[in-house]
Amino acid sequence: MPELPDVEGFRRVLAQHTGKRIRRVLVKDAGVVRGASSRRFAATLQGRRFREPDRHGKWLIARTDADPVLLFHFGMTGSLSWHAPGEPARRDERIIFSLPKGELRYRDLRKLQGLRLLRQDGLKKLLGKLGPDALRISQKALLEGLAGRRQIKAALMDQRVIAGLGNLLVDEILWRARIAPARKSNALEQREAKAIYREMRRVLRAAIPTGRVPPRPSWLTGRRDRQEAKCPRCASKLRRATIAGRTTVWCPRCQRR
DNA sequence: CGGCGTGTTCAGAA
DNA sequence: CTTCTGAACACGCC
Repeated sequence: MPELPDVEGFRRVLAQHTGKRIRRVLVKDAGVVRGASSRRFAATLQGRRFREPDRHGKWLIARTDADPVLLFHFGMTGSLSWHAPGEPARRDERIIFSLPKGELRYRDLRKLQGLRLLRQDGLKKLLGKLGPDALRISQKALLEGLAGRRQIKAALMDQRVIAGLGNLLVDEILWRARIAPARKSNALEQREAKAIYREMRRVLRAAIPTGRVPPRPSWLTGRRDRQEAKCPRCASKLRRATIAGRTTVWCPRCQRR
């Protein structure tokens, strides 16, 4: 699932527990801890207090009262949720942070990413590779990021250009802005590029309270899984193809060329 | 058994 | 240097 709206939801889950002390860290699957042994990972975090968490793109930055910083990346199947003590465990729960009165559980089926501890210089290096966060980027910065003659879909998916957009969000934004995903980003008219910026903000604002890209029938996302899917706007048959290496859905009538 | 997928990274090629 | 492709990671679903 996780794109910006999902990760922002996980950030809010964690923010509920700002100031609480981590009593115990249970690493149930060492495969999701990157760059440290389970033992060192747990020992480093136990006893620390969570501070207000931050987010950049799809990274959740869980600061505590000491270094190093705990980073979460949710890959395609990760999540973070709060559970009362003693709630039955699930098999894909990989890491459990015990806090007073309950626990935070990091769940991840496919384990494509995971958790890591970074010192300040490591965090700087990581963030330095990412473009501005999609919620905070200026229109000017986005337009500059669209230089180069790549497909617009590839440019918006590139975390070095803008951080936080994934496959579903990009398809949704391009559909609303009426731009075909294979258009060259540097061949867009000014008003088209501005439409992308505007629709991106609208989609994000609507998606964040839901904590996901909502599969509403009035959204492209609500149709993309169905075969013979129809455009919610014009009822044309939606097209499906691999663009920029990912499954892409668009309306050939609304999104010309 | 084969193909697919809301993500990232890397090698290799053009 | 830029851009693109395919593979790899891991695992359930169809």
